[in-house]
Amino acid sequence: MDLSPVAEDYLKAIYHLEDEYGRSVRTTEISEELDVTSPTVTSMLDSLDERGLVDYTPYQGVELTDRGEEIVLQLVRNHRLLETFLMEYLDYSWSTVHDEADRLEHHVSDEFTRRLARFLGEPATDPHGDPIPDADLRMPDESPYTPLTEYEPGDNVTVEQVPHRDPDVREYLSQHRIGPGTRLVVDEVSPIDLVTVVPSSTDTSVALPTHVARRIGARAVTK
Amino acid sequence: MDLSPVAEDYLKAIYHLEDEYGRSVRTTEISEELDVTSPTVTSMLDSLDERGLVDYTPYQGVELTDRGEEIVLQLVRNHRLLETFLMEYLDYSWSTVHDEADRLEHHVSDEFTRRLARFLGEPATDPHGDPIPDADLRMPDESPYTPLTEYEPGDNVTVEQVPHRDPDVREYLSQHRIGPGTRLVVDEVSPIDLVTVVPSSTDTSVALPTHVARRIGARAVTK
DNA sequence: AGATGGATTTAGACCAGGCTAATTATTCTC
DNA sequence: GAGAATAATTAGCCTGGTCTAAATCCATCT
Repeated sequence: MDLSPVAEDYLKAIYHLEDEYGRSVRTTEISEELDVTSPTVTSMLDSLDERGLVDYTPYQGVELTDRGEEIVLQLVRNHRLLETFLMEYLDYSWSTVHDEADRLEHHVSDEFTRRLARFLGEPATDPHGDPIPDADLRMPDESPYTPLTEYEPGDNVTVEQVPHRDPDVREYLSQHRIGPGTRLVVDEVSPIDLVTVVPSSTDTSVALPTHVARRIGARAVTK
Repeated sequence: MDLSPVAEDYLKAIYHLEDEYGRSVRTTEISEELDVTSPTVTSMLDSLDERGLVDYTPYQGVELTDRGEEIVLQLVRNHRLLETFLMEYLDYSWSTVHDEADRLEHHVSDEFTRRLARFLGEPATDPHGDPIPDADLRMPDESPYTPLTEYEPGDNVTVEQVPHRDPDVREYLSQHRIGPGTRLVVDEVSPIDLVTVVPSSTDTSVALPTHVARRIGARAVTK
């Protein structure tokens, strides 16, 4: 299967949207995710369906087939290993590493990834705390971290996993010094979709909407 | 300047052909180098000329402008640093490293290359013995190695630089165990465009056409 | 110097991936 | 259950990079 980077990006988008909403994905969602118009999406879905990479029912939605998911998992593996390399050896910061990996993931060979994984010591998670699929593209079990939304006010935790695909979220967290390794105290978990936390490095309260806090994985600090 | 990998490949081809023949480059030469038809080359030359990257005179030939050359030098820098990384850290062999680097060179950012160069210790040559342009894209001085064609029968030398862009040449040399670091004795330098050598590892005589031998750089072994 | 052959360009077509405008499905609301 | 609103698709066009077939340039050779 010889797939263009563009087609691969559509598969990735479908994968992430399926994951986010737990259901089949609609045309508009993809068009927003990739910043293209919906007719463009429709025609790409036709073509991906023909190639057996998605199941697409016009007007109803689209899902990845097993073959489509396999391609995405290889990309995820490429991406997370590249991020690990970029941060550990080239001193990229966690908030800048994504774009570089997002380009390169489409262009490295399987051979490269195999060798890079060995060089890095076959890591199971990347520096954002996200799991790395193994060479057979099996995704490791669910992450052992607890979402920030599950903690109580006063809890003292270490951030282990941060959402970083959305540039706005990434920028916000980075600006407020919240990243992998950050120690913080949960201040308030409000019913109006808000969590406030105090990073121990700054002592300034930071507000987080629930959809962000839910994706921040943390470990309780054992005093 | 936002250039497609395809356009970059045309610039590279022109660069290498100018270098090889020391004159402006003809359409057919490019079409053979890149394995596309000549009308395709003509239309790309029009487009590169419009963008100020080449000087193209229909029916006469084409040369790189300074801006075109700058782009190529950045690609050469990317390529040679990538090759260095792939061989030194990921254990690629000198004969397999080219293709991976040839794809990636188009997709790494300048930031990546800067950081990779630092990680590698700002090397001045790659593992094939080819010079790496510095951060300001200045190519280091001519290589200190002497072409195999300049030696006399009986001379004992170490190979330091091997041509590796042409897959057939690469395959031939690799098959006959001639690569960077190979010790060999020059057997015969024939006037009919042939040099024969005996690698010390095999004791079998290997014939090399002059156009290949001329591109193999070697250093005399001081006994 | 003119004819001929090889190199080159022009003409016209195709595909991938994008767009806008118009049409058609679906869903929501009363 | 019928219209209105929204979502999705179809129609038609564009650009970059490719092709084949046809026309044209140019160098050479008698």
